[in-house]
Amino acid sequence: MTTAVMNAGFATEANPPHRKPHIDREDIMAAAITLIGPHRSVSTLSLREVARAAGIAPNSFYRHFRDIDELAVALIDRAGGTLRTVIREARNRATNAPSIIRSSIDAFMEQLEAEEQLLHVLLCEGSVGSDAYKQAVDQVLTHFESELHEDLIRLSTEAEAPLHRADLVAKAITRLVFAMGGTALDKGPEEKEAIAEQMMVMVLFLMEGSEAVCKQQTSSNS
Amino acid sequence: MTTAVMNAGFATEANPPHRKPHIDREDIMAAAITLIGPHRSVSTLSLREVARAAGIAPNSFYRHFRDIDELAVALIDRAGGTLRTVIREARNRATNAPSIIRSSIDAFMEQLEAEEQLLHVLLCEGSVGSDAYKQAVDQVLTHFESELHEDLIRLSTEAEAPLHRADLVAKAITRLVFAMGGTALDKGPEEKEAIAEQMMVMVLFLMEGSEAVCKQQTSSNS
DNA sequence: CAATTGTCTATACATGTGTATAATAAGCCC
DNA sequence: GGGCTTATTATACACATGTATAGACAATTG
Repeated sequence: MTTAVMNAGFATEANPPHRKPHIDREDIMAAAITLIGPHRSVSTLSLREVARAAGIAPNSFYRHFRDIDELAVALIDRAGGTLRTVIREARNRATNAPSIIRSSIDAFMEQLEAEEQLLHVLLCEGSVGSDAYKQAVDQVLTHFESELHEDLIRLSTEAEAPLHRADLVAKAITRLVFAMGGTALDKGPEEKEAIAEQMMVMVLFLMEGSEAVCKQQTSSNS
Repeated sequence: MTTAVMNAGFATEANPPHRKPHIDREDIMAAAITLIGPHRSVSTLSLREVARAAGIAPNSFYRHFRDIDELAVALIDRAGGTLRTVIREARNRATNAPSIIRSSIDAFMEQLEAEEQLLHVLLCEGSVGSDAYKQAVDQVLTHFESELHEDLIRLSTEAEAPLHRADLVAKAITRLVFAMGGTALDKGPEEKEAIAEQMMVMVLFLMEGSEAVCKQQTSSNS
Protein backbone atom coordinates (compact mmCIF):
# COMPACT_ATOMS: atom_id res chain seq x y z
CA MET A 1 0.00 0.00 0.00
CA THR A 2 1.71 3.15 -1.17
CA THR A 3 1.41 6.50 0.51
CA ALA A 4 -0.43 7.66 -2.53
CA VAL A 5 -3.16 5.22 -1.73
CA MET A 6 -3.09 6.19 1.92
CA ASN A 7 -3.54 9.81 1.06
CA ALA A 8 -6.36 9.08 -1.27
CA GLY A 9 -9.61 10.65 -0.27
CA PHE A 10 -8.46 12.74 2.63
CA ALA A 11 -5.96 15.57 2.68
CA THR A 12 -5.37 16.28 6.34
CA GLU A 13 -3.26 19.01 7.87
CA ALA A 14 -0.48 16.48 8.33
CA ASN A 15 0.49 15.74 4.76
CA PRO A 16 1.70 18.76 2.79
CA PRO A 17 -1.13 17.90 0.49
CA HIS A 18 -1.94 20.54 -2.07
CA ARG A 19 -4.02 18.01 -3.85
CA LYS A 20 -7.22 16.09 -3.63
CA PRO A 21 -7.34 13.18 -6.02
CA HIS A 22 -11.01 13.02 -6.81
CA ILE A 23 -13.97 15.20 -6.09
CA ASP A 24 -17.50 14.56 -7.05
CA ARG A 25 -20.75 16.35 -6.79
CA GLU A 26 -21.55 14.32 -3.72
CA ASP A 27 -18.69 15.78 -1.73
CA ILE A 28 -19.67 19.29 -2.61
CA MET A 29 -23.31 18.73 -1.89
CA ALA A 30 -22.48 17.15 1.45
CA ALA A 31 -20.29 20.10 2.33
CA ALA A 32 -23.02 22.51 1.37
CA ILE A 33 -25.50 20.68 3.55
CA THR A 34 -23.27 21.00 6.58
CA LEU A 35 -23.32 24.76 6.10
CA ILE A 36 -27.09 24.96 6.03
CA GLY A 37 -28.71 25.60 9.35
CA PRO A 38 -31.25 27.75 11.09
CA HIS A 39 -29.27 30.82 10.16
CA ARG A 40 -27.92 29.92 6.78
CA SER A 41 -30.19 29.40 3.87
CA VAL A 42 -28.90 27.77 0.76
CA SER A 43 -29.55 30.92 -1.22
CA THR A 44 -27.00 32.81 0.86
CA LEU A 45 -24.21 30.30 0.45
CA SER A 46 -21.23 31.62 -1.39
CA LEU A 47 -19.22 29.61 -3.81
CA ARG A 48 -16.04 30.15 -1.83
CA GLU A 49 -17.70 29.14 1.39
CA VAL A 50 -18.89 25.87 -0.03
CA ALA A 51 -15.51 25.22 -1.57
CA ARG A 52 -13.85 25.94 1.75
CA ALA A 53 -16.16 23.53 3.54
CA ALA A 54 -15.50 20.89 0.92
CA GLY A 55 -11.76 21.45 1.24
CA ILE A 56 -11.27 22.33 -2.37
CA ALA A 57 -10.09 25.37 -4.26
CA PRO A 58 -12.81 27.82 -5.20
CA ASN A 59 -12.30 27.24 -8.87
CA SER A 60 -12.68 23.49 -8.60
CA PHE A 61 -16.30 24.15 -7.92
CA TYR A 62 -16.84 25.02 -11.55
CA ARG A 63 -15.86 21.56 -12.71
CA HIS A 64 -18.97 20.18 -11.06
CA PHE A 65 -21.55 22.92 -11.00
CA ARG A 66 -21.92 25.85 -13.28
CA ASP A 67 -23.51 28.02 -10.63
CA ILE A 68 -24.23 27.99 -7.00
CA ASP A 69 -27.81 27.92 -8.15
CA GLU A 70 -27.20 24.65 -9.90
CA LEU A 71 -26.01 23.26 -6.59
CA ALA A 72 -29.14 24.56 -4.92
CA VAL A 73 -31.35 22.93 -7.51
CA ALA A 74 -29.51 19.64 -7.08
CA LEU A 75 -30.06 19.84 -3.33
CA ILE A 76 -33.72 20.64 -3.80
CA ASP A 77 -34.21 17.72 -6.13
CA ARG A 78 -32.47 15.38 -3.76
CA ALA A 79 -34.46 16.60 -0.77
CA GLY A 80 -37.68 16.18 -2.70
CA GLY A 81 -36.72 12.74 -3.92
CA THR A 82 -35.72 11.26 -0.59
CA LEU A 83 -38.66 12.79 1.18
CA ARG A 84 -41.03 11.39 -1.38
CA THR A 85 -39.68 7.86 -1.20
CA VAL A 86 -39.69 7.89 2.58
CA ILE A 87 -43.30 8.97 2.65
CA ARG A 88 -44.31 6.55 -0.04
CA GLU A 89 -42.80 3.66 1.88
CA ALA A 90 -44.62 4.70 5.01
CA ARG A 91 -47.84 4.99 3.09
CA ASN A 92 -47.46 1.56 1.59
CA ARG A 93 -47.14 0.03 5.03
CA ALA A 94 -50.43 1.51 6.12
CA THR A 95 -53.83 0.39 4.87
CA ASN A 96 -56.86 2.41 5.92
CA ALA A 97 -57.21 6.13 5.48
CA PRO A 98 -56.61 7.42 9.03
CA SER A 99 -53.51 5.33 9.53
CA ILE A 100 -52.20 6.50 6.18
CA ILE A 101 -52.47 10.07 7.30
CA ARG A 102 -50.79 9.35 10.56
CA SER A 103 -47.97 7.27 9.19
CA SER A 104 -47.30 9.69 6.36
CA ILE A 105 -47.02 12.63 8.68
CA ASP A 106 -44.94 10.62 11.11
CA ALA A 107 -42.61 9.67 8.30
CA PHE A 108 -42.43 13.28 7.25
CA MET A 109 -41.46 14.40 10.73
CA GLU A 110 -38.93 11.63 11.17
CA GLN A 111 -37.27 12.49 7.92
CA LEU A 112 -37.31 16.09 9.01
CA GLU A 113 -35.42 15.10 12.11
CA ALA A 114 -33.01 12.83 10.28
CA GLU A 115 -32.04 15.16 7.47
CA GLU A 116 -32.95 18.50 8.90
CA GLN A 117 -30.38 20.42 6.97
CA LEU A 118 -31.34 18.93 3.66
CA LEU A 119 -35.03 19.47 4.15
CA HIS A 120 -34.38 23.03 5.19
CA VAL A 121 -33.77 23.70 1.54
CA LEU A 122 -37.23 22.58 0.60
CA LEU A 123 -39.28 23.91 3.45
CA CYS A 124 -37.85 27.28 4.28
CA GLU A 125 -37.20 29.01 1.04
CA GLY A 126 -39.97 28.27 -1.36
CA SER A 127 -39.90 31.67 -2.96
CA VAL A 128 -36.46 33.10 -2.46
CA GLY A 129 -33.68 32.84 -4.95
CA SER A 130 -33.27 32.53 -8.67
CA ASP A 131 -35.96 31.44 -11.06
CA ALA A 132 -34.44 28.00 -11.53
CA TYR A 133 -34.39 27.65 -7.79
CA LYS A 134 -38.02 28.55 -7.29
CA GLN A 135 -39.07 26.44 -10.21
CA ALA A 136 -37.33 23.42 -8.70
CA VAL A 137 -39.14 23.85 -5.41
CA ASP A 138 -42.42 24.33 -7.17
CA GLN A 139 -41.87 21.21 -9.19
CA VAL A 140 -41.27 19.17 -6.07
CA LEU A 141 -44.40 20.54 -4.49
CA THR A 142 -46.46 19.82 -7.56
CA HIS A 143 -45.12 16.31 -7.70
CA PHE A 144 -46.15 15.74 -4.12
CA GLU A 145 -49.56 17.13 -4.85
CA SER A 146 -50.27 14.86 -7.77
CA GLU A 147 -49.10 11.76 -5.92
CA LEU A 148 -51.27 12.66 -2.99
CA HIS A 149 -54.14 13.40 -5.31
CA GLU A 150 -54.03 9.90 -6.75
CA ASP A 151 -53.93 8.44 -3.27
CA LEU A 152 -56.87 10.49 -2.15
CA ILE A 153 -58.98 9.39 -5.06
CA ARG A 154 -58.09 5.77 -4.53
CA LEU A 155 -58.82 5.94 -0.83
CA SER A 156 -62.07 7.83 -1.14
CA THR A 157 -63.50 5.42 -3.69
CA GLU A 158 -62.45 2.47 -1.57
CA ALA A 159 -64.09 3.99 1.48
CA GLU A 160 -67.09 5.10 -0.56
CA ALA A 161 -66.64 8.57 0.86
CA PRO A 162 -66.20 10.73 -2.23
CA LEU A 163 -64.33 14.00 -2.05
CA HIS A 164 -65.11 17.37 -3.52
CA ARG A 165 -62.17 18.85 -5.42
CA ALA A 166 -59.69 16.20 -4.34
CA ASP A 167 -57.03 18.13 -6.25
CA LEU A 168 -57.45 21.09 -3.95
CA VAL A 169 -57.43 18.84 -0.92
CA ALA A 170 -54.09 17.48 -2.06
CA LYS A 171 -52.75 20.95 -2.72
CA ALA A 172 -53.91 22.29 0.61
CA ILE A 173 -52.45 19.35 2.50
CA THR A 174 -49.13 19.68 0.73
CA ARG A 175 -48.82 23.41 1.25
CA LEU A 176 -49.95 23.17 4.83
CA VAL A 177 -47.61 20.35 5.78
CA PHE A 178 -44.67 22.06 4.14
CA ALA A 179 -45.45 25.37 5.78
CA MET A 180 -45.89 23.81 9.19
CA GLY A 181 -42.80 21.69 8.67
CA GLY A 182 -40.80 24.80 7.95
CA THR A 183 -41.73 26.33 11.26
CA ALA A 184 -41.03 23.04 13.02
CA LEU A 185 -37.46 22.91 11.82
CA ASP A 186 -35.63 24.78 14.55
CA LYS A 187 -37.98 23.68 17.33
CA GLY A 188 -37.29 21.04 19.93
CA PRO A 189 -38.56 17.46 19.82
CA GLU A 190 -41.58 17.94 22.02
CA GLU A 191 -42.65 20.95 20.00
CA LYS A 192 -42.22 18.98 16.82
CA GLU A 193 -44.49 16.35 18.26
CA ALA A 194 -47.11 18.96 18.99
CA ILE A 195 -46.84 20.33 15.48
CA ALA A 196 -47.26 16.86 14.04
CA GLU A 197 -50.47 16.48 16.04
CA GLN A 198 -51.69 19.81 14.73
CA MET A 199 -50.90 18.77 11.19
CA MET A 200 -52.98 15.66 11.54
CA VAL A 201 -55.99 17.55 12.81
CA MET A 202 -55.66 20.03 10.00
CA VAL A 203 -55.46 17.31 7.38
CA LEU A 204 -58.45 15.64 8.95
CA PHE A 205 -60.37 18.88 8.70
CA LEU A 206 -59.54 19.22 5.05
CA MET A 207 -60.67 15.72 4.20
CA GLU A 208 -63.80 15.80 6.30
CA GLY A 209 -64.64 19.20 4.91
CA SER A 210 -64.24 17.99 1.37
CA GLU A 211 -66.49 15.04 2.10
CA ALA A 212 -69.08 17.25 3.71
CA VAL A 213 -69.18 19.66 0.80
CA CYS A 214 -69.48 16.72 -1.55
CA LYS A 215 -72.48 15.43 0.36
CA GLN A 216 -74.10 18.85 0.42
CA GLN A 217 -73.74 19.22 -3.33
CA THR A 218 -75.08 15.79 -4.26
CA SER A 219 -78.06 16.17 -1.96
CA SER A 220 -78.94 19.57 -3.36
CA ASN A 221 -78.60 18.23 -6.90
CA SER A 222 -81.03 15.36 -6.36
CA MET B 1 -37.34 81.98 -1.49
CA THR B 2 -33.69 81.18 -1.22
CA THR B 3 -31.91 78.51 -3.19
CA ALA B 4 -31.41 76.66 0.04
CA VAL B 5 -35.14 76.22 0.28
CA MET B 6 -35.36 75.26 -3.35
CA ASN B 7 -32.78 72.54 -2.89
CA ALA B 8 -34.48 71.16 0.15
CA GLY B 9 -35.70 67.60 -0.22
CA PHE B 10 -34.17 66.75 -3.57
CA ALA B 11 -30.55 66.68 -4.55
CA THR B 12 -30.61 66.23 -8.29
CA GLU B 13 -27.65 65.92 -10.64
CA ALA B 14 -27.96 69.62 -11.35
CA ASN B 15 -27.12 71.18 -8.03
CA PRO B 16 -23.63 70.43 -6.66
CA PRO B 17 -25.55 68.74 -3.91
CA HIS B 18 -23.41 66.82 -1.47
CA ARG B 19 -26.12 67.17 1.07
CA LYS B 20 -29.59 66.04 1.95
CA PRO B 21 -31.24 68.11 4.64
CA HIS B 22 -33.36 65.52 6.33
CA ILE B 23 -33.69 61.77 6.12
CA ASP B 24 -36.49 59.70 7.53
CA ARG B 25 -36.86 56.10 8.33
CA GLU B 26 -39.69 56.35 5.85
CA ASP B 27 -37.37 57.33 3.03
CA ILE B 28 -35.09 54.42 3.70
CA MET B 29 -37.91 51.95 4.02
CA ALA B 30 -39.45 53.19 0.80
CA ALA B 31 -36.12 52.82 -0.98
CA ALA B 32 -35.69 49.31 0.36
CA ILE B 33 -39.14 48.36 -0.87
CA THR B 34 -38.31 49.47 -4.37
CA LEU B 35 -35.39 47.06 -4.37
CA ILE B 36 -37.51 44.11 -3.34
CA GLY B 37 -38.87 42.07 -6.17
CA PRO B 38 -39.28 38.55 -7.44
CA HIS B 39 -35.54 38.14 -7.45
CA ARG B 40 -34.49 40.16 -4.47
CA SER B 41 -35.49 39.15 -1.02
CA VAL B 42 -35.13 41.57 1.82
CA SER B 43 -32.62 39.31 3.50
CA THR B 44 -30.21 39.75 0.62
CA LEU B 45 -30.31 43.52 0.61
CA SER B 46 -27.04 45.16 1.48
CA LEU B 47 -26.74 48.26 3.52
CA ARG B 48 -24.89 50.06 0.77
CA GLU B 49 -27.46 49.07 -1.79
CA VAL B 50 -30.30 50.47 0.27
CA ALA B 51 -28.36 53.63 0.96
CA ARG B 52 -27.65 54.02 -2.73
CA ALA B 53 -31.32 53.59 -3.58
CA ALA B 54 -32.26 56.12 -0.94
CA GLY B 55 -29.68 58.56 -2.26
CA ILE B 56 -27.79 58.81 0.99
CA ALA B 57 -24.32 57.96 2.16
CA PRO B 58 -23.87 54.43 3.48
CA ASN B 59 -23.05 55.63 6.94
CA SER B 60 -26.18 57.72 7.25
CA PHE B 61 -28.05 54.48 7.40
CA TYR B 62 -26.80 53.93 10.94
CA ARG B 63 -28.50 57.04 12.26
CA HIS B 64 -31.85 55.43 11.54
CA PHE B 65 -31.36 51.69 11.81
CA ARG B 66 -28.80 49.79 13.76
CA ASP B 67 -28.78 46.88 11.35
CA ILE B 68 -30.15 45.90 8.05
CA ASP B 69 -32.07 43.38 10.09
CA GLU B 70 -33.72 46.17 11.99
CA LEU B 71 -34.89 47.56 8.69
CA ALA B 72 -36.23 44.17 7.74
CA VAL B 73 -38.12 43.87 10.99
CA ALA B 74 -39.59 47.32 10.50
CA LEU B 75 -40.75 46.31 7.02
CA ILE B 76 -42.23 43.09 8.33
CA ASP B 77 -44.12 44.91 11.04
CA ARG B 78 -45.44 47.44 8.61
CA ALA B 79 -46.51 44.80 6.13
CA GLY B 80 -48.26 42.89 8.85
CA GLY B 81 -49.93 45.98 10.20
CA THR B 82 -51.31 47.29 6.94
CA LEU B 83 -52.42 43.88 5.84
CA ARG B 84 -54.21 43.32 9.09
CA THR B 85 -56.09 46.60 9.00
CA VAL B 86 -57.07 46.10 5.38
CA ILE B 87 -58.48 42.70 6.14
CA ARG B 88 -60.19 43.87 9.29
CA GLU B 89 -61.94 46.62 7.40
CA ALA B 90 -63.10 44.21 4.76
CA ARG B 91 -64.31 41.84 7.44
CA ASN B 92 -66.27 44.55 9.19
CA ARG B 93 -68.12 45.37 6.01
CA ALA B 94 -69.32 41.78 5.64
CA THR B 95 -71.89 40.13 7.88
CA ASN B 96 -72.48 36.42 7.43
CA ALA B 97 -69.77 33.77 7.47
CA PRO B 98 -69.40 32.97 3.76
CA SER B 99 -69.23 36.59 2.73
CA ILE B 100 -66.65 37.21 5.43
CA ILE B 101 -64.44 34.54 3.99
CA ARG B 102 -64.82 35.88 0.51
CA SER B 103 -64.30 39.50 1.33
CA SER B 104 -61.33 38.78 3.57
CA ILE B 105 -59.58 36.79 0.90
CA ASP B 106 -60.46 39.37 -1.72
CA ALA B 107 -59.01 42.08 0.48
CA PHE B 108 -55.91 39.99 0.96
CA MET B 109 -55.42 39.56 -2.74
CA GLU B 110 -56.09 43.21 -3.47
CA GLN B 111 -53.56 44.28 -0.91
CA LEU B 112 -51.17 41.79 -2.41
CA GLU B 113 -51.59 43.48 -5.75
CA ALA B 114 -51.35 46.98 -4.35
CA GLU B 115 -48.26 46.52 -2.19
CA GLU B 116 -46.70 43.52 -3.76
CA GLN B 117 -43.17 44.43 -2.84
CA LEU B 118 -44.00 45.08 0.78
CA LEU B 119 -45.96 41.89 1.22
CA HIS B 120 -43.17 39.97 -0.39
CA VAL B 121 -41.33 40.42 2.86
CA LEU B 122 -44.03 38.68 4.82
CA LEU B 123 -45.04 35.93 2.47
CA CYS B 124 -41.86 34.72 0.89
CA GLU B 125 -39.31 34.50 3.60
CA GLY B 126 -40.92 33.21 6.74
CA SER B 127 -37.91 31.21 7.80
CA VAL B 128 -34.88 32.83 6.24
CA GLY B 129 -32.74 35.38 7.94
CA SER B 130 -31.74 36.34 11.42
CA ASP B 131 -33.55 35.32 14.56
CA ALA B 132 -35.10 38.73 15.03
CA TYR B 133 -36.31 38.54 11.49
CA LYS B 134 -37.96 35.16 11.84
CA GLN B 135 -39.42 36.12 15.16
CA ALA B 136 -41.03 39.19 13.65
CA VAL B 137 -42.67 37.16 10.90
CA ASP B 138 -43.83 34.59 13.39
CA GLN B 139 -45.31 37.28 15.56
CA VAL B 140 -47.29 38.67 12.69
CA LEU B 141 -48.59 35.23 11.84
CA THR B 142 -49.55 34.53 15.41
CA HIS B 143 -51.33 37.84 15.62
CA PHE B 144 -53.33 36.99 12.53
CA GLU B 145 -54.18 33.62 13.96
CA SER B 146 -55.52 34.93 17.22
CA GLU B 147 -57.61 37.58 15.53
CA LEU B 148 -59.03 35.04 13.18
CA HIS B 149 -59.60 32.68 16.08
CA GLU B 150 -61.77 35.23 17.85
CA ASP B 151 -63.73 35.82 14.70
CA LEU B 152 -64.29 32.14 14.14
CA ILE B 153 -65.63 31.63 17.63
CA ARG B 154 -67.92 34.59 17.34
CA LEU B 155 -69.23 33.47 13.96
CA SER B 156 -69.70 29.86 14.89
CA THR B 157 -71.68 30.65 18.02
CA GLU B 158 -73.82 33.11 16.08
CA ALA B 159 -74.51 30.52 13.41
CA GLU B 160 -74.93 27.81 16.03
CA ALA B 161 -72.46 25.69 14.12
CA PRO B 162 -69.74 25.01 16.67
CA LEU B 163 -66.20 24.26 15.58
CA HIS B 164 -63.76 21.68 16.78
CA ARG B 165 -60.37 23.16 17.63
CA ALA B 166 -61.13 26.59 16.28
CA ASP B 167 -57.57 27.57 17.15
CA LEU B 168 -56.22 25.04 14.68
CA VAL B 169 -58.70 26.15 12.08
CA ALA B 170 -57.39 29.67 12.44
CA LYS B 171 -53.80 28.50 12.30
CA ALA B 172 -54.38 26.35 9.26
CA ILE B 173 -56.19 29.12 7.42
CA THR B 174 -53.46 31.61 8.19
CA ARG B 175 -50.61 29.36 7.17
CA LEU B 176 -52.43 28.23 4.07
CA VAL B 177 -53.38 31.68 2.88
CA PHE B 178 -49.89 32.98 3.46
CA ALA B 179 -48.32 30.04 1.69
CA MET B 180 -50.65 30.32 -1.26
CA GLY B 181 -50.22 34.07 -1.31
CA GLY B 182 -46.48 33.65 -1.55
CA THR B 183 -46.78 31.55 -4.66
CA ALA B 184 -49.29 34.00 -6.12
CA LEU B 185 -46.91 36.90 -5.89
CA ASP B 186 -45.12 36.73 -9.21
CA LYS B 187 -48.09 35.36 -11.11
CA GLY B 188 -50.35 37.26 -13.48
CA PRO B 189 -53.76 38.66 -12.57
CA GLU B 190 -55.81 35.79 -13.92
CA GLU B 191 -53.68 33.26 -12.09
CA LYS B 192 -54.06 35.27 -8.93
CA GLU B 193 -57.79 35.11 -9.37
CA ALA B 194 -57.62 31.34 -9.71
CA ILE B 195 -55.49 31.09 -6.60
CA ALA B 196 -57.98 33.20 -4.69
CA GLU B 197 -60.74 30.81 -5.69
CA GLN B 198 -58.64 27.88 -4.53
CA MET B 199 -58.00 29.58 -1.23
CA MET B 200 -61.69 30.00 -0.61
CA VAL B 201 -62.44 26.37 -1.28
CA MET B 202 -59.62 25.35 1.02
CA VAL B 203 -60.85 27.59 3.79
CA LEU B 204 -64.33 26.25 3.29
CA PHE B 205 -63.01 22.71 3.65
CA LEU B 206 -61.27 23.57 6.87
CA MET B 207 -64.35 25.11 8.41
CA GLU B 208 -66.77 22.45 7.23
CA GLY B 209 -64.35 19.78 8.36
CA SER B 210 -64.07 21.31 11.78
CA GLU B 211 -67.84 21.45 12.07
CA ALA B 212 -68.17 17.87 10.92
CA VAL B 213 -65.65 16.60 13.46
CA CYS B 214 -67.42 18.56 16.15
CA LYS B 215 -70.72 16.93 15.29
CA GLN B 216 -69.15 13.49 15.24
CA GLN B 217 -67.66 13.98 18.67
CA THR B 218 -70.79 15.34 20.33
CA SER B 219 -72.94 12.57 18.89
CA SER B 220 -70.54 9.88 20.05
CA ASN B 221 -70.39 11.45 23.50
CA SER B 222 -74.12 11.48 24.03
C1' DC C 1 8.46 4.74 -19.23
C1' DA C 2 6.95 9.05 -21.72
C1' DA C 3 3.44 11.94 -23.44
C1' DT C 4 -1.00 13.73 -23.10
C1' DT C 5 -5.14 14.89 -21.11
C1' DG C 6 -8.12 16.24 -17.61
C1' DT C 7 -8.51 17.94 -12.94
C1' DC C 8 -7.24 20.64 -9.11
C1' DT C 9 -4.65 24.53 -7.20
C1' DA C 10 -2.25 29.22 -6.62
C1' DT C 11 -2.22 33.67 -7.64
C1' DA C 12 -4.36 37.74 -8.96
C1' DC C 13 -7.79 41.30 -10.04
C1' DA C 14 -11.82 44.00 -9.97
C1' DT C 15 -15.73 44.71 -7.37
C1' DG C 16 -18.85 44.98 -3.36
C1' DT C 17 -19.38 44.91 1.48
C1' DG C 18 -19.62 46.72 6.62
C1' DT C 19 -17.78 50.01 9.32
C1' DA C 20 -14.28 53.60 11.56
C1' DT C 21 -12.72 58.17 11.40
C1' DA C 22 -12.75 62.84 10.57
C1' DA C 23 -14.55 66.68 8.22
C1' DT C 24 -18.56 69.57 6.76
C1' DA C 25 -23.15 71.44 6.28
C1' DA C 26 -28.03 72.33 8.57
C1' DG C 27 -30.76 73.61 12.05
C1' DC C 28 -31.38 76.04 16.30
C1' DC C 29 -31.00 78.84 20.46
C1' DC C 30 -29.12 82.98 22.24
C1' DG D 1 -24.89 86.96 13.09
C1' DG D 2 -21.99 83.52 16.41
C1' DG D 3 -21.70 79.25 18.60
C1' DC D 4 -23.56 74.75 19.49
C1' DT D 5 -25.46 70.37 18.53
C1' DT D 6 -26.82 67.07 15.24
C1' DA D 7 -27.19 64.87 10.89
C1' DT D 8 -24.91 63.87 6.67
C1' DT D 9 -20.99 63.07 3.99
C1' DA D 10 -16.12 61.76 2.15
C1' DT D 11 -12.39 59.04 2.59
C1' DA D 12 -10.35 54.95 3.91
C1' DC D 13 -9.47 50.19 5.41
C1' DA D 14 -9.83 45.36 5.82
C1' DC D 15 -12.13 41.71 4.11
C1' DA D 16 -15.11 38.54 1.15
C1' DT D 17 -16.77 37.43 -3.20
C1' DG D 18 -16.83 35.64 -8.32
C1' DT D 19 -13.91 34.60 -11.73
C1' DA D 20 -9.73 34.71 -15.19
C1' DT D 21 -5.31 32.94 -15.96
C1' DA D 22 -1.67 29.97 -15.71
C1' DG D 23 0.84 26.33 -13.47
C1' DA D 24 1.21 21.64 -11.09
C1' DC D 25 -0.16 17.24 -10.14
C1' DA D 26 -2.74 12.49 -11.20
C1' DA D 27 -4.47 9.41 -14.18
C1' DT D 28 -4.73 7.50 -18.56
C1' DT D 29 -3.02 6.41 -22.75
C1' DG D 30 0.54 4.73 -26.05
